[in-house]
Amino acid sequence: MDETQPENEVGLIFQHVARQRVKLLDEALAPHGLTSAQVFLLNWLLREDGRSQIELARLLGIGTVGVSGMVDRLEANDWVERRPDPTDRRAKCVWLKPSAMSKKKMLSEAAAMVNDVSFGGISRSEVKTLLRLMRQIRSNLREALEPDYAAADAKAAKRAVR
Amino acid sequence: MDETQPENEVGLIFQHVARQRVKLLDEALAPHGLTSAQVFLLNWLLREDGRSQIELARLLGIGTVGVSGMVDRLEANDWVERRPDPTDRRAKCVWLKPSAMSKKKMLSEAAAMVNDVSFGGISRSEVKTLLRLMRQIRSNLREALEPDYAAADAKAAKRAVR
DNA sequence: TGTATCTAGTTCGCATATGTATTATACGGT
DNA sequence: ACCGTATAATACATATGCGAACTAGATACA
Repeated sequence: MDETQPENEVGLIFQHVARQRVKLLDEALAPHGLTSAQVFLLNWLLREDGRSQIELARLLGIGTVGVSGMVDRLEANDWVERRPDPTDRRAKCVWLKPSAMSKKKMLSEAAAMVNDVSFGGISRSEVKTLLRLMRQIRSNLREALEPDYAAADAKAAKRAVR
Repeated sequence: MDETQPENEVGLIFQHVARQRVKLLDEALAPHGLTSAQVFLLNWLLREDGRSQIELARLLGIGTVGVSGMVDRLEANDWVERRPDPTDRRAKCVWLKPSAMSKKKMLSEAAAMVNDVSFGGISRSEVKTLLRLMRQIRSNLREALEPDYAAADAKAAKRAVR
């Protein structure tokens, strides 16, 4: 890849790595009839079962729309089931079914494999540095994407248009 | 986001950052009727016009299928046009239209903005380290995903010389 | 209390990316 | 020159994610 336009290259490398990791994980999971996105969701449930969909959305860093579709597919394949939240009739909690719980070990092994491959030839301390910087970047971007204080203005402006 | 299960968190952070960067760039580009993926493609053409779709696929790190759809949409909105490759009747080259060329400055400014936000509070040398590690990871993953990558790249290089 | 506002979830349409299969063309070895 | 294989582009089906719009239920406060 000798075409080194710094700007474009920097812009793309984050997406390349993210897609490659997903692809590798998908390959490992395909024989089990699962995808990487589904496994991220299952992993949070394996840690604590019966979460609401909005909680899953927050943990996964996506919107409730995406969660809704994913839970649809997971439910259709009998990995999880929705049950009404007894304390809030709007909410539906997502619970693992036994078939999913039995896969716990396989799931963590697959995730570990992806990390092993990713970080090959990189020292432990460098990995630590990398993760620290990635968290900083995530935080920077979150700040830019959801400016809490300006939210009121944005909403007001949007409403005024209508 | 205090729920720090190391394994899941490491697995997700690369995707979070990639998605956040796309989202921020999309917001900046929306007024111009463009998306981030489309701009990555346009940027390669701005650097050198008239590339074949398979060449774009390799540069963007996606498959020819994805490029085909993106070029469809770009062509529909009059940013680019397909023309037959005079030396290979299977191939179609993608050429910028004047409307796209005139956006060059805006595109690089938007890309620079995303990087500025991402790397806020991170020193220049740390950014350099980060990019070095990301390239290493990309290379590790490419090795795992396409074991005969070296051969493929050699061919690509040969073709690039033309 | 009643009303205005928020919130959880869903549906719809779109963009992006993948895998598989197909078509048309190019190329290499006999 | 021919035949088998490789390549460029595309079609189709699917998964993932977003925004906008909607429903139903919760909450705040005048």
